[in-house]
Amino acid sequence: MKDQSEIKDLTLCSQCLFYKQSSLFLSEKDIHHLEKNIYQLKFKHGETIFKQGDKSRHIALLNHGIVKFNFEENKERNLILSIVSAPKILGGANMFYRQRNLFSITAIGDCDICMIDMNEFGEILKQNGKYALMLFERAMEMFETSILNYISLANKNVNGRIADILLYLSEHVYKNQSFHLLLTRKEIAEFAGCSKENIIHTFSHLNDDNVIRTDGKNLTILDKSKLQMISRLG
Amino acid sequence: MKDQSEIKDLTLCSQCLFYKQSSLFLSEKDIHHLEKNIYQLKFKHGETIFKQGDKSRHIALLNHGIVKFNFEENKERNLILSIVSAPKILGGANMFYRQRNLFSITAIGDCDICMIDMNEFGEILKQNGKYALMLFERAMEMFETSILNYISLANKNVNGRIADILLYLSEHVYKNQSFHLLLTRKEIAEFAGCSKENIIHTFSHLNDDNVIRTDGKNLTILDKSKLQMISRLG
DNA sequence: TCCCAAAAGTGAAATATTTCATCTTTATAT
DNA sequence: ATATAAAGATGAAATATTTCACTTTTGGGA
Repeated sequence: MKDQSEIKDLTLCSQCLFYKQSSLFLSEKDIHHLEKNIYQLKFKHGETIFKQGDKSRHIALLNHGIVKFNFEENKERNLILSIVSAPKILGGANMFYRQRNLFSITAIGDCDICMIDMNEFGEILKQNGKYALMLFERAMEMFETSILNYISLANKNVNGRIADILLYLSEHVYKNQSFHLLLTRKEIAEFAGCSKENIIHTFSHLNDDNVIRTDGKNLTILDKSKLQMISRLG
Repeated sequence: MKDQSEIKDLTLCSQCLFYKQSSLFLSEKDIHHLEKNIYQLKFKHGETIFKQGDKSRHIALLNHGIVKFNFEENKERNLILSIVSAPKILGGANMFYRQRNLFSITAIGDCDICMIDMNEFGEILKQNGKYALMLFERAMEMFETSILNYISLANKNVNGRIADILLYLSEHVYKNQSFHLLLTRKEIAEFAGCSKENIIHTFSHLNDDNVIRTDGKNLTILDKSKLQMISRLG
């Protein structure tokens, strides 16, 4: 049964982190210009925010919620490149190349997102190199995450990779030892680069060894240091 | 015995691709400023251009040669993130984050490189958003390569990955069906994310099946379409 | 509420990959 | 030229991972 939560007023621009940071760099005129080209949207679990292959005309600001970056190779083969939580800048640097989305971005649970028209935004960037560099650095953080992700994938065995993912989700996405994981086992497998049975088996063993406790979609890390050891050995 | 090749005059700035593109965006004064802060270097096979963990003060322009991006996890575990050929912008966007090199960049064969002082360069970028965006897009190309690389690694078996690497080297690095591969089998394994024996076995089989022909470090792709099929099936 | 489909879970067989032992070839230094 | 170490090569055993067949649980819609 779906929780019929009331639709609250969307966040005001003046309370938005992105807006606050932007106002440090931009003139009042530019800020005003930006405001006129922003609109707010809500996405539900599983809804596509950006679609792989589409021509992207917007940059999205993830104000609240969690999203996955997923690459659809074909109907059978899917792949999760990254999972990130608000606040983040989506689209733009970390996503498109020549205006074609390299991958999709999909909501995991409810998401509040502000959309900015790229053409307008691009003009502002061209006029303001310092501001562009700040955003650039933000995009690079995402790049670093990808590289570390890649490294985990490239030279660890499945146990090590699963440990890495659990630590990553706990520390960087849910920011809690205990979290309600809306991803299916299949999706976790698409993130870890292994079969879904492998995720299930590994979760079982970690449960038996009291390293984690799973209860349906709820997951609690009981022994973080043991998980870190598995990551190192993997 | 090492070939004692004579040191030729380094390329003039006015003939450099980067310089030509830059001059489309920058004022004469900025170009002049840039020129004063550039110096040219030559690297030999195996020499480190940027060292992982170092504080980077320069952006490097790879004018001639091939380099690898390598991540050193520990003495035993190394990993090649990417291999690229000139002309490319190294350092900066695709490499550092908060001035710390995320990975090393090492010469594969002889390389000609121009170094630009970052502090001076950063000032120019801040003054010129349009120029910054152009470089930004260039960096994103590198990002796309990483993602495609990641996808290959994440959901293909070793045969498919090795096929991908051979196609990539042929099409994007050496730009030839036949090339003299200075990488050891161990290094290819570090790029493919598998054991060196696996590379050797797979090369043997591909040789037997007349898909490639290896002769020491020389490698020729005999049947590109078969290699593409292996990539798809992998 | 019940029904159905999707997801979760389990264990065994099949397959892929790594590790190991050993040998040959190649490159480098003396 | 010779010695030595590093790289390349090979096949078999050990290990990791996937696939498969099947059962149980969960969640949403009629």
